[in-house]
Amino acid sequence: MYVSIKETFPGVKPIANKKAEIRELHSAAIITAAEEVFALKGFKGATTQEIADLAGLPKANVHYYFKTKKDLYNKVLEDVVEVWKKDADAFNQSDDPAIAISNYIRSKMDYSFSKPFGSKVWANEIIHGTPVLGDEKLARFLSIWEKRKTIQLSRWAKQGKILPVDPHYLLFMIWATTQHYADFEHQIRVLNGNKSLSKKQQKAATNTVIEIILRGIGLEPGK
Amino acid sequence: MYVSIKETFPGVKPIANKKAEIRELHSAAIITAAEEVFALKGFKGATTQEIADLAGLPKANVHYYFKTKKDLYNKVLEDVVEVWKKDADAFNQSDDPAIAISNYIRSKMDYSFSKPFGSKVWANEIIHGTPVLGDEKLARFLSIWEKRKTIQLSRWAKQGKILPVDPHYLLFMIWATTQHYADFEHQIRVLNGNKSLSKKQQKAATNTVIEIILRGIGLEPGK
DNA sequence: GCAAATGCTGACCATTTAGTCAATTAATTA
DNA sequence: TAATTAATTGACTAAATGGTCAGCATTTGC
Repeated sequence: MYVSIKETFPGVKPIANKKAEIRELHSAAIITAAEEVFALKGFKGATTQEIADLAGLPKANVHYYFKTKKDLYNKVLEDVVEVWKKDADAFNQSDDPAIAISNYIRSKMDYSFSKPFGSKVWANEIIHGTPVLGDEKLARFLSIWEKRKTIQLSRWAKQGKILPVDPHYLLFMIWATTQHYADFEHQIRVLNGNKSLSKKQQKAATNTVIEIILRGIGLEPGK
Repeated sequence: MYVSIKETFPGVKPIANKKAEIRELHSAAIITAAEEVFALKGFKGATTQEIADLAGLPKANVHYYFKTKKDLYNKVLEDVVEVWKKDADAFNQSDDPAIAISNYIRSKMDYSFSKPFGSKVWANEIIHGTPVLGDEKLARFLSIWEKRKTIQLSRWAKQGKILPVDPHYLLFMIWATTQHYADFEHQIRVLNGNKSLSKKQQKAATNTVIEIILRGIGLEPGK
């Protein structure tokens, strides 16, 4: 028996009708499955059949919602970018560099630990030279994303709030390190005796990253 | 007209005979081509045809030297690992942490800038959960590689030569940051106005990484 | 209720591609 | 030089897989 979302969560995000609801549900299931399969297999290595299986739908249904594999892949990439745009805001939330940078690192680390798939899909796409996303889209997204942060870092440097390091290379360092915990999850797990990092270890890793970065640019990491 | 290596470089690495020489030459060409194609397309996305074309040989010849695509891929991975083992030595060359760590970072950065393909193949393999390399090989390689460094870092920490940071997370940070310049080359290029980092920029990036890391663990980076 | 619209799906097809192989050429050795 | 061994390669095959489609099922609007 099918139970409507409207019934289950009355008043919460009411959806017009059953068809729209199913559409929402199934396309979301496909996207979620696709994110995982693309992350683990890459674009070429992923099969629509495997995505369909993981989503619990027949393959033809995947093609009903997304004309081509490429369309689906693009949708997954767009969603990843969307999340990262929000992270970026965290950076400009405080005028105290120690607080802003700590928060940014923490939020990126949390995301790497809890949802590593998106980062993996992104890494794949970049390593291969953005064959699907394309350079224009990449440039458009990255420049906005980066500019605000580098400007802020430059300002802090000019004000003497942080040491005068080149903001680009500092940013790369933060991105690289935080996303490493998502992209290289497997390597880290193997090095950790085939066990995923515990909550405690995740906290320790996050704090270590924050400490080294802050100290590295002349800030005293708060205990 | 075929010119023997013996003729071209008399006395340099003399090879027994023409057949052995050709074997050396062609299999090297295939491996070099494969490294590039696997880096840019991933295992599944790479075709033996493309590798053959890049190596300037017919496809059937590739299969003559390497039975399967997987064999070839494994060979490429082994070569990457071999190079990294040498890097690891640089780390244990000095007892002064500032020197050892600087040298290690510098050597990894140089490698990322000059030969990014190997790192990309490795990143791909790890992101996908080492489907080809396998967990046992990965564990065997990584544990040796890591243990020596973490032991050294722990010793320095105990001796008060560096601040007491967890050596694992410090190492991850160094790996992540240095390899980022290889793996995310494309992203960096796009952010740099579609131009690869100049020698000057490469130097600046390397120095920034060294400065932040050293300062981050309580060392004064030498100017 | 009933026609239209939307969603669903098994069966199918065209393409791509790893790997094979038999025939050919070139180098080596005795 | 003749026999042996190694290298080469065009043509082929089998399997995998993205995408199609016709027919069926369900929901919706009137």
